[in-house]
Amino acid sequence: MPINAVFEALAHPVRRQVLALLRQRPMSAGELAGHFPLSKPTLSAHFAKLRDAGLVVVERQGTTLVYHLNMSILEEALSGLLAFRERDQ
Amino acid sequence: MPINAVFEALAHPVRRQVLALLRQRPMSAGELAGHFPLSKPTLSAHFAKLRDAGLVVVERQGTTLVYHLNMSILEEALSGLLAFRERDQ
DNA sequence: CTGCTAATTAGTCAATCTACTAAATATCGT
DNA sequence: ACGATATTTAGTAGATTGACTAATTAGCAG
Repeated sequence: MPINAVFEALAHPVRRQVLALLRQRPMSAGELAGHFPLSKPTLSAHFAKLRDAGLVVVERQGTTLVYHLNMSILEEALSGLLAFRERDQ
Repeated sequence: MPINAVFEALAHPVRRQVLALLRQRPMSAGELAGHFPLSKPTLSAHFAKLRDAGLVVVERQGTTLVYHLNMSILEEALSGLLAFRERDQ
């Protein structure tokens, strides 16, 4: 899970808002999409970036996909930034 | 200083590496540029994004411009992310 | 298996990003 | 004022992003 993907995922306000919503509780793609004035395919692409970064994990429940926040990846990126390890930056 | 500019500035590995270098000590644009296989104008554009985000401040010393890390802005963004304030993110 | 709902994938387009080279600006020393 | 050095600004090209609509896939109910 390259750390670069995490920072790129965090670079868009919609994706940060998705993370904020998921912090309250897991939500389906449709429920999340209802919080934004954007089409579902557009949101789906945002979800994909968050998934690729490992910031969220997805679980299928019948026909709906439920997204969960993965705090550990976020904390990893934050600690990397705080410590400014030379490793990857 | 919109928080969004901070996250966008952090989204590029070269800019994160610049911050890591400045964490050691302030450096001139030229010295920073020497650490990357990129043209000076390209680095100058990266510096501009870091400046716009408030992550670095610049001080002129004769003919050279010396960049300093501005940790407080970085910590502000991090704490916002850790706390996940609904405010902006 | 047909139809219905949930969500993603495909395809497109305008805008932004990142790199480059060439030109301009700023400061210092003579 | 001139020339040298440090850095940015201007202009350009190719790649990526973020939005949309239309089409596809996945699962469930009858």
